Amino acid sequence: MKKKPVNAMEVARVAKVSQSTVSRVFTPGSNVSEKTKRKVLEVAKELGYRPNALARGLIMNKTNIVGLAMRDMENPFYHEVLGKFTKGLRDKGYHVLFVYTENDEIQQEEITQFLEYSVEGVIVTDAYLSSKVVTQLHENNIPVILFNRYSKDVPCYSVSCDNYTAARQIASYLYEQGYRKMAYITGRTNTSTSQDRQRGFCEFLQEKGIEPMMEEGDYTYEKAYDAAIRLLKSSQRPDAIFGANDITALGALDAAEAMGLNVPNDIAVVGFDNIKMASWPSHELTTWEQPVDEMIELTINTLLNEMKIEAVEPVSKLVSGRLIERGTTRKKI
Amino acid sequence: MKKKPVNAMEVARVAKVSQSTVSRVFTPGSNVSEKTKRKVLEVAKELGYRPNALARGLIMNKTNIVGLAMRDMENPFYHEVLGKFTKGLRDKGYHVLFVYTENDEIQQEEITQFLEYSVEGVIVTDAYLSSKVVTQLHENNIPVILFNRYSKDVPCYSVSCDNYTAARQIASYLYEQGYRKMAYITGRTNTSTSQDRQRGFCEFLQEKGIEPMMEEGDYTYEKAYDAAIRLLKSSQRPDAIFGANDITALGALDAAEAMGLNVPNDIAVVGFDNIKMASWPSHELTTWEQPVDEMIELTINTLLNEMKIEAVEPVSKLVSGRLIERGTTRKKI
DNA sequence: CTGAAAGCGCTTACAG
DNA sequence: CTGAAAGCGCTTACAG
Repeated sequence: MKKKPVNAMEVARVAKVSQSTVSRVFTPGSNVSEKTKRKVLEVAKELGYRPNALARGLIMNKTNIVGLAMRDMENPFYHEVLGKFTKGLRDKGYHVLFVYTENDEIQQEEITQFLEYSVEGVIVTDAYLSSKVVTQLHENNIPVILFNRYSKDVPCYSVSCDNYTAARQIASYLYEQGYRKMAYITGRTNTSTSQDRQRGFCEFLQEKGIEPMMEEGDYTYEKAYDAAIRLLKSSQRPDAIFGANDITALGALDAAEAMGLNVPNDIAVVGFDNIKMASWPSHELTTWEQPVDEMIELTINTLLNEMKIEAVEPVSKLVSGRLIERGTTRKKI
Repeated sequence: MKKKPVNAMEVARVAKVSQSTVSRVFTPGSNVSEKTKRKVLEVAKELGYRPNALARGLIMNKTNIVGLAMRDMENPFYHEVLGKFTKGLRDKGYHVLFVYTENDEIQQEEITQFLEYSVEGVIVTDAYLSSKVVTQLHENNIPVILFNRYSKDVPCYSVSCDNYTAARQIASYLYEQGYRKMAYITGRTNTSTSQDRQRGFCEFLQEKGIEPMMEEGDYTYEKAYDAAIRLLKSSQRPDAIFGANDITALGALDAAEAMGLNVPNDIAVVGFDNIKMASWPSHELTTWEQPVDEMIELTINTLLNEMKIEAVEPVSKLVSGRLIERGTTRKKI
């Protein structure tokens, strides 16, 4: 036998006012006399009344729920991201309906869930949306934003690091330090993030007449470790490895050590993200810092803005970040 | 101008049936003829109709939402936990309203949020609840369960590892390997988790006539690193360190290395959790594996069971886990 | 400033 | 098997 929570009607009865008045007391900006308000609040507190957000959402057509879909993540970067999204959204009065997806592309099922619960917006992190799903969301007038991904085929807002430029700068930095035989270990190759980092890195080097080596990874430590072993065993061993993210770089770092190489003397390693672990004394990983706070804020603001205004041509927004120089790189003499 | 989603009424009009019938089509187990059902589903699909979960929740007094509160986490263990909870709950038809808390104790505000959205149950991870909040939830007949914590003062279901026994076994293992000067680096000392691990560890050793050393940590790498440095610089340097979790142990590991000590020859290190990083070649950390899947499943099942039945005396459920022996410990000759 | 009434989108006895 | 009607807990014109 579930005890039912008290509703506005009961409060009204006890406080000897109408239910409308009770509602007004809990609606900021409504016209209620101080006296009535006090009385109602007192009764409400006594009875343990709390407005039902679902009923309110239903009538106001405003649920204050945002759907957050995140890909299966072993990358600590995204944990940080999740935390900051949750906090940032709460500060704006929104709640988070959370979904964890196992595929590169958000599935219909997950979006259906969001739709049924009338989320006001959707944030997708570290994953893609099919154009079908995006269309469906647009038809329902639900704004979507991609975090750390973008897609040329699917018109959709997005916020990410300027990976192309950042990777160019990393290449440039390594070049200036005197490294000449560079390699890139990719992330999942179907992600714009890894593609852009690859493109920026390679283009810069090619302009300098260097043909970078390449091995495929998938953002995980294990794959990166194996990829690095392959690179380091090859006849033309690279003198610098750029990993698609910090986890990748850490895999490469350990592979180098396992092969008895000295970092940074025999080989330099650079990552991307600047997760906390990168600064641990045992790693001291040179990496690119993504300005997470800025990215989160931009994402939330863009989404909230979309929620208010008419559909505008979606834009991809980019932020910069900066190189963090640590012990896995150094000037070659 | 927000386009409103189509509702059951519209579908009914187009399909030339009553709105009740449309509702029945979308209510499993309702009596509808095959023919009507087909027609309605067809129209629904055409119009892009999807039942409104909020309205349904309101009338049925069943929202299918579970509130999940998690403490600010830099521990990858909890990311894994979050993912598995989300998936596990989805498999049972529940959705996750996610809240991130920054305090050791879940705040009133977060619970209010859950209450307003009529969650059917609350899972609290890596944090506590005040007895006031628990009472409030009980009054509203919302079951709560603590994951990886328990509290003697506040009557509340909980699921955690049998930390006491596990820590005893770790102590016993180290003892058998020949270590004699052991130290424990704590987690946040107000957590039952750290307390139990400490108690189990110390009690076993004291029975063997060994007085363990102790330094305070807070589950973070940085604090553990500093704590380990203090231990290793002390006149009676320990020959084995047990860290309250893997991150703590990794901090100790790096501290030992920074001091030029050899692991495991000069000093052994043991962690707790068996996070993925523990198995990385650069760490090879001996640790205790928590049976995460089992814990998650038990938590979800216990919660769902609570949701159905009358209030029973809350119980603390414990699971075991096992020691994973790796390179940071070895038999002393 | 306040109340009576309509309505948000649904489910579910009730009657046929 | 199906429809008309009541009701979940709220907000908000409308009238006073």
